[in-house]
Amino acid sequence: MPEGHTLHRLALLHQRRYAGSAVSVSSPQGRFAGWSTVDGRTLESVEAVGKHLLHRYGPDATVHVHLGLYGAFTEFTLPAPVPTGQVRMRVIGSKTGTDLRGPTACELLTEDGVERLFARLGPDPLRDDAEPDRAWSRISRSRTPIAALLMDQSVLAGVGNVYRAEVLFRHGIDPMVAGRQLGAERWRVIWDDLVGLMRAGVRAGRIDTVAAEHDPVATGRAPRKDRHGGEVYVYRRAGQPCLVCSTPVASNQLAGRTLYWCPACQPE
DNA sequence: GATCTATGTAGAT
DNA sequence: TCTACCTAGATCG
Repeated sequence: MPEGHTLHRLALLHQRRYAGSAVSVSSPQGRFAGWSTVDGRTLESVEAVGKHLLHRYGPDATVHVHLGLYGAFTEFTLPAPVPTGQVRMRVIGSKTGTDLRGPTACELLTEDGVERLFARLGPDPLRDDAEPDRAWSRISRSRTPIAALLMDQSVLAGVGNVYRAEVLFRHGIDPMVAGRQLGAERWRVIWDDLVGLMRAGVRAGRIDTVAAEHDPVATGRAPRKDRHGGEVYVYRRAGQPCLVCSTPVASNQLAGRTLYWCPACQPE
């Protein structure tokens, strides 16, 4: 379930569980050749940037993981079970271990590679060192719809299809409005809201975006459990009534991804 | 059991 | 703009 909040949550977990002492690293499936370079070494620190996770072992060796659409870590307590399925990387600490399956990327980077990764990413709302003006300088000059810009990791790092749809809904913004037409004021509102929503996502381990006043349970409507695990206004709710105005939620393909919005609450 | 879909990205066209 | 990649849960029969 990987948008940026998932990776930052994993970074906190892995930092707590594995950083500061030697770990055993392996690749039961065999597709992560870099395991032998870090096996038995001390994991110095773990951090996330956008949807990327970095296990830092030293200047010569950082394990870079990108979960893609399907990748996932699972935890186990020692003694370690026999690996089942396609385990790309297994990390074992003093009390627990974790298996990585199905990632888009699991590779060893040197410091140069890490710098190149940071260089191609826009500001991450979940990082204290983020500079939202870097994103605004791109957005304010672009004819591309804001819905596409929010998903562009070189503009903004960590936002995915759920946060994109939800943040635009929460501020009544037409997804197709061009970046240059957005205005600095609305950009600031989007950024600040993403910071709050994504921090809450890190804490909760799921994406919740619905205000209490619109919550279908709290307002007496039938309980609902969204498929991604949290409560949302429009994501994956095409054809269902908008939680605010009851207009059917619309959907469309934009740059290969499904976009969701309420035509009444987010007018042109 | 088969099929569909997905919170993502890189690379080809 | 399209396809490939990779896994798992939901849905269909």
